[in-house]
Amino acid sequence: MRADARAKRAAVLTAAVDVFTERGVEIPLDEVARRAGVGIATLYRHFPTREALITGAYVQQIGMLCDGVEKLLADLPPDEALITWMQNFVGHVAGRPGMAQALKSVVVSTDHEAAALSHAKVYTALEELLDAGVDAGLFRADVTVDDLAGALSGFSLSVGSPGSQDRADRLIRIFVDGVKATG
Amino acid sequence: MRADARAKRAAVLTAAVDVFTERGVEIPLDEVARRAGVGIATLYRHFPTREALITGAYVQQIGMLCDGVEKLLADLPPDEALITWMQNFVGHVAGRPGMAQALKSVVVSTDHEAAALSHAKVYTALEELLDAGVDAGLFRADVTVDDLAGALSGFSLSVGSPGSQDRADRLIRIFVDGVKATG
DNA sequence: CACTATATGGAGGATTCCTCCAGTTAACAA
DNA sequence: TTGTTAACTGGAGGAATCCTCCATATAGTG
Repeated sequence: MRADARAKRAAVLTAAVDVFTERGVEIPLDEVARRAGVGIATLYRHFPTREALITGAYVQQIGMLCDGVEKLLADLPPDEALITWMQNFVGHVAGRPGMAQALKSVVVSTDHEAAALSHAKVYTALEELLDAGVDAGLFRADVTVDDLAGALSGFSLSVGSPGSQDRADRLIRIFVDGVKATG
Repeated sequence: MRADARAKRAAVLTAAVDVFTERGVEIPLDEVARRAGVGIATLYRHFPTREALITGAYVQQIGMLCDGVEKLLADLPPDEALITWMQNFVGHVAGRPGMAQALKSVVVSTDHEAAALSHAKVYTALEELLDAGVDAGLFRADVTVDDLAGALSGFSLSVGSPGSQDRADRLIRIFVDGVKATG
């Protein structure tokens, strides 16, 4: 990709995050293009659909949330680390319209490069957390990374109304209790 | 409401379910109106927004899924009844575009009459299941109906891709194990 | 510097949304 | 049955949004 194209692409993503945060993901895409100082055609070339733009906008943030797993595992026992990490993740999703949707599409598909990269990051993070728990004998051995990813995605999708943040935190705790149950 | 209005309303809902099932919830609403044999204005009068229509379309099905809890509880121990009921629910949501979204809006709000009714049905069903488990000493006592509703909503929202049905079934089983854990 | 593949912007046709209002009809009383 | 009225209906059409096309501009290369 040409350097100018890369810059415009980044500008579009930045603008998209801002606009989505302020006014939701249903906003006309012209607004995003204007905010990015870019023609509407440029936006559509980089992101053919609204969904592609939403996914693109949050891929970076999802990646950042995946860092720091090592630190958590160093400071906390595996079960608490998993709980804390998932709660932190869901906390970041709440109030960011579209981010849960982006997470879901990243979890279920590896269609394009960016999605595949994020998918790998999320799965790697969850795998570290899961392995730590299994190695410590805290988690049952039949739980898969897919299970954790599905739970994370589901809980993220269900936040978005007042009070649902607390509820999501509770759900995560109950779920991880299930992961621990000697079943 | 006048009798003719009630009939048209029902026709719109039937058409909406059909069209949503065939072609997703993003379909132009003109299509729904045409299929229902109704003017577009009539559709908009009964359902001012697309979301209202989606919710309305699935309220009935959600209600039906809530029946039969008694029978489950008669045939199965409370934990298996809860698992079976939730799995059955999520199974019905899969492949019905928009139904998960309808469930979520019904769970989080009681804005209008239809939503309030469905909300009550879902909560009543879950309450029976929860109480049965708590009474039997199988479930921890600090789990709330809200928790179960949130989990059901979250798991429903995360289905919708091949293989996610099985995963949802697994998630429900793990979650209910968490509900049982003696915390 | 010249050349070319690549990227750009915005006009505008196509689609979809959603409101308005003139005409129709169900419900009810006499 | 008939008259009255409040409620309901359909669809035209203005407004908003989508998304493609293509003439122009520019980065990258030798």
